[in-house]
Amino acid sequence: MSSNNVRVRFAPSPTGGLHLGGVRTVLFNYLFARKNNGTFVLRIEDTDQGRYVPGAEEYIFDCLDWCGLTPDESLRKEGEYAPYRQSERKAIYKDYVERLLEQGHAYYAFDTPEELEKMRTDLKTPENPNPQYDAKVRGHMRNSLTLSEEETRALVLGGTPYVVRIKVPENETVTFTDIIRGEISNDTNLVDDKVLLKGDGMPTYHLAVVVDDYLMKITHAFRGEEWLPSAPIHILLWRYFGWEKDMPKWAHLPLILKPDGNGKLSKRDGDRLGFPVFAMDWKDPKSGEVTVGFREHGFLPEAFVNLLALLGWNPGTEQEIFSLEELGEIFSLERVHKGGAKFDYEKAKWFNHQHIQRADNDRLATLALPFYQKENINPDKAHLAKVIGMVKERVHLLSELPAQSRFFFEAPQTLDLDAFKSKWNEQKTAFFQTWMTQLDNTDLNHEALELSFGNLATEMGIKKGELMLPLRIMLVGGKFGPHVFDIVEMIGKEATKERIQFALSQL
RNA sequence: GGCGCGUUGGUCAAGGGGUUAAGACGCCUCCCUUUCACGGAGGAAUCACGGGUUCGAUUCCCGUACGUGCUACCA
Repeated sequence: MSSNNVRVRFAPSPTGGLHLGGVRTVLFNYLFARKNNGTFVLRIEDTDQGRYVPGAEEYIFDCLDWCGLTPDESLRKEGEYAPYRQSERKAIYKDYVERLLEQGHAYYAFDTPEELEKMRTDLKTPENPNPQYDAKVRGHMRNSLTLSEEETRALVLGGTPYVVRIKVPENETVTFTDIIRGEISNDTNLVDDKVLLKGDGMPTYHLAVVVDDYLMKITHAFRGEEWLPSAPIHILLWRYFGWEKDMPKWAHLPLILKPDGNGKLSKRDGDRLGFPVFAMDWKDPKSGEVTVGFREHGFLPEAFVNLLALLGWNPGTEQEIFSLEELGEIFSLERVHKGGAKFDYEKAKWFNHQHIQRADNDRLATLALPFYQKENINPDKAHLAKVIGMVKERVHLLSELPAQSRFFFEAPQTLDLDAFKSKWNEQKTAFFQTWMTQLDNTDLNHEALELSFGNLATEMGIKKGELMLPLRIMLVGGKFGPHVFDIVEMIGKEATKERIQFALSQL
């Protein structure tokens, strides 16, 4: 399917809800793949058994499907690079670690958590509050660099827990080119000997990402900019494995920031400010706590994708509303911003509003039905589609639809009679009673209805304008909704009469 | 603390040595509409600071400030 073998991947950890920043990373991967006729791979990074959350993997697939960002290759649609779950690739990493060990680019470390802790507290000073396991300290720790070969072998064979660390060289500058940021350099003296293989035999991200990107022939690797500081580790690994010519082109994406203040947007911010952060509802299996998602909040997937695309990227034209297909044609990494973007929920809702206006009413009816059911309204699908067509221009979220259209399905519970009560009189009561009788002989279409209404008003010497608002309140309950005679046409003569009758009895 | 990365209106942002510094969201005013909304027309509001380079810097360079990220056997 690919003409130039572009392969990109998204590699989430199945640990919980899918953050909108994660979805944007997926989106940029997906768009880049589409643009370059490449392949989008989903790989599950489940190397941390302690953080594994049941259901999270399933959830990620569901979110991507909802967004329309279904991977070309994944554990559900295997290509030639299976398995796609890192926990199932455990043996593979072990082999590559051996290579590093043999070449002296990695070493065994037997330090216990307590010893590491001691090292950190002992070396901690005001100038260096976070001592690292690096060239300066590794000579004082319990590892295969300080132990003899025999001791090391005995320890390993004897089952002593160990990790494998990369041996970061001294006095080198590691440089690479980031597609978005240009050349980036790091002094190796400032990077620590990261753990590559954990005590449980699982690789850390650092090892797994390099090995898998190589094995899965990834050509372009996109991730959040929080990964920038550890990039030199990855570059070193690519070099030590002798794969540098196959190394993917890197692009570190800007962060999505919280709307107020600064910092990365977190789920907490959404809760605090009243907007979703996850793509879809996420229920924590342990606590049972549900975190609301964009979908359940009333967003259309195409709107969600559209707003995410414009967060950190722009086409350089004035167009802002795009379909996923259009985005796939014009997306380019070169136009991705360097700086983080604050998330603006108001604008997000505007995008959704725009897409709701463009969406097909039948489809909207299907998607909006759950929101009606939640409000105990169970409309017929075809009928609902018509109603939505009449009110959709006044909602930003699908979840707002029921409140905007409830009166189409049932008489309003409460009427805002105060809106016209002070100007009410017997004559107007007489008008409505007369009009109800005339209704039977009037065609059920808004033009005929309005004409009869206007004519009667003239006959009785009342300004039509003084009767319009009362009629609206009687039918709708409040000062909102589509043109009032469209509503009469929609709900029919009987319902109209009943509502007028009821309102009159309240006056 | 160290290191990395960043900085155009309140927000998203275009632009890039000489411009009236686009556009969008939001906000305000008016028009349309005998409701609300949509739509239309306007308006307020921006190049973090200091040095250079230059005839000329928002744009290039260097600092400073500020912000943010990382500094785990988490990703």
